[in-house]
Amino acid sequence: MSDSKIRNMDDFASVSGISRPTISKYFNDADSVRKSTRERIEKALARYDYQPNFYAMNQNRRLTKNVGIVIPYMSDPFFAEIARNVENHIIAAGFRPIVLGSQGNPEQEIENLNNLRLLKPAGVLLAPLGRMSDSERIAAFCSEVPTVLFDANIENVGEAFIGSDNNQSIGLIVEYLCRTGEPPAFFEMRKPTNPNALKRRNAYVNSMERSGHKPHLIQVEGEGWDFEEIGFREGSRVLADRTLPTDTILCSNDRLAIGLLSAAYQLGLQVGLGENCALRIAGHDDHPFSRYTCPTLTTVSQDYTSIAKKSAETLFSLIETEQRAQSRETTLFDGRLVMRGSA
Amino acid sequence: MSDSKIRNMDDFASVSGISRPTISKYFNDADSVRKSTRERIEKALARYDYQPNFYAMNQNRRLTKNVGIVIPYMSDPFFAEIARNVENHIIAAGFRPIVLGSQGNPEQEIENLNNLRLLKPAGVLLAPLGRMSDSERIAAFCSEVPTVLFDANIENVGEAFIGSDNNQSIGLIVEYLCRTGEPPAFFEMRKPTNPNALKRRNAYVNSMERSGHKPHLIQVEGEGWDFEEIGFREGSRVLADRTLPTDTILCSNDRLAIGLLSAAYQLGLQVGLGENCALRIAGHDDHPFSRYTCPTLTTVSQDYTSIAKKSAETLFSLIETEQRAQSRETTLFDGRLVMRGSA
DNA sequence: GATCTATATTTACGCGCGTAAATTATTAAT
DNA sequence: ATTAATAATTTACGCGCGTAAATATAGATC
Repeated sequence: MSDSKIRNMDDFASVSGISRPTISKYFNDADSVRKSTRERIEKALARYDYQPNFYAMNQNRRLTKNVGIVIPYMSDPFFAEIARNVENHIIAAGFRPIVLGSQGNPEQEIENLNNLRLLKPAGVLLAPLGRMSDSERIAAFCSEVPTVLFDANIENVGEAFIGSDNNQSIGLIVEYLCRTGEPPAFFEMRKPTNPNALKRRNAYVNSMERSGHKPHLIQVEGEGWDFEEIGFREGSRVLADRTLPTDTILCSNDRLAIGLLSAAYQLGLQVGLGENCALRIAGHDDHPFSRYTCPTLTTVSQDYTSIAKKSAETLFSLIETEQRAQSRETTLFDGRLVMRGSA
Repeated sequence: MSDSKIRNMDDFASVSGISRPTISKYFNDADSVRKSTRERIEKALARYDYQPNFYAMNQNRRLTKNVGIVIPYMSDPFFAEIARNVENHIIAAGFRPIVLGSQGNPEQEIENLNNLRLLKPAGVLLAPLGRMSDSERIAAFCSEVPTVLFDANIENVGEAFIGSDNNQSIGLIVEYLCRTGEPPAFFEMRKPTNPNALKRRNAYVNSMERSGHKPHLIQVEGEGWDFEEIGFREGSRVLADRTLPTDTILCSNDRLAIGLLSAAYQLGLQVGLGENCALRIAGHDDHPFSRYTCPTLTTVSQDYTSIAKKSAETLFSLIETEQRAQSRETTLFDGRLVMRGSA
């Protein structure tokens, strides 16, 4: 059956009876060869399970079908989810996605971009770390490779930015919380790692003032990306103090809220809407886990689907026209209120 | 300052005044060149930020310093955690880790291995998907590249297996649950994706029978890796039925338990140890999230640290001796009881 | 200063593939 | 059958680097 092992394109060219350049052409675009030739190649392909060396291919191609996806944290289900979404669009468009996570480390982020560049990607979708990012080097990368930013913005870097309208989404949930109970305090990290956090803080303050309430910021200490831990530890402290001017807490993101929910539970504080509840807690993002918390977490869902779709489409149009964007466009999608048990 | 951009090793050889083969030698092992030469190279390296093309390097080296890590699911915090652990050992040993996730997809798993092979890794640490894995092709890969399996075993594949002793760990928690209350029922998927799940089922049955109790298996439907969803959906059904012969449920893993906890909460069933509690729930794995559930989850912690360390060390010794293991060894580490609020 | 040894350089080739130009074969249309 | 268009083949070179053999040079030793 399968004769001597096929080691490279030359070997495969021999056994299939087609010249190597033609084989190469086929792998670049199966429709660029005559139909009869294509069939002969595919018949050989079925017999000998050859596939070209991905890395050797990239080494020489001017432009590949590779599209890089770089996210801040691989194991954060939020990013994992949005990356998976983007990935599907990329595959559907006939490109090859390469997902890399930066593990919250700005040097890793740069290294990821450097590694991607070696693969000569047609384009890159980047969700930057934020405040910690080495924005200068990211900008340098973007000037070489068409890059679309999503989730977190860096001013004037990349061809476009697609994200959520924090003003709208925070406004939405603040309005909801005010309407259905006491106006919320805002629970966040004093030095947030993510630019969205700052936008959300401002959006909260504006939204509260607009409706005539006094904003109350609960700014807790904590570094890094271990948000549940920070939410739990600092939340325990804040709740034990009992100095809160309100029974309603809006968290800057769901992961903080998950920690805070756990803290409230351990302090015996019933969280939710009922008469016998001591506390309302809301989050932001609709983290995949937020439907399994106790109680389930009321939050604002970011429009994953639209963000992923628009990001991919923006990149594709850049790739097709083979030129840079005339002007850097920002697209923000509205959040959607997800009412669950916690507020 | 930095003159014309350095594009390759030739360029860098010119500006540093050293021949390219010597530069190549330096990057392979910085100590293999004369000290004065090394200093000249490093001085140049500081001025021009050149770094060799990772993929072109791998294309030609007989053997690289790359070590692949393949895990079933990138966004599962359990695997993310153990992979991070293994990664640190690999870096400490002077190797370069390359982490790939299979997203629960056996084809992706094979593709990951194929991609790794192109990088000519010195060795691979593989946590296979389990039942779904294409074990034949995995075995073929293992015969080409020294591979150590961890977490989930495939009989006679790879040079060694390092995992948890499910017999011990399940025995431990069954004993604890029996001692402190009613003997547990066992909550699991009817067709588990992971071989550990089968071992745990048997361990549960044996352990119950050994202590004179009648085992009770709650085998629920559900495919794939969305364990929280399955735990919640099927858990809701089971709990609503109220046909359970016991108030204690041991889940096959923490993610199922997290879903089940959520179901119990929504049904108004108080979970925990107190007088007023209707239910005890325990898990297995010490999932990073299990300390933030409500109540916090009593579980068995797998010895991440030891598994990661032993896996890495086993691989390193294979790499050093440059030969295959004489006999395939299996190492199982004991679990540790983590008593929290839920049982 | 002569001799030896460790290291660096030169030269040349290979990895697996892309790509371009010139040539030849095939197909479709006249 | 002839012609024109299209597609495949041949040939040759390049990508960024590893590596081996022969040769040249540096530092150490006496």
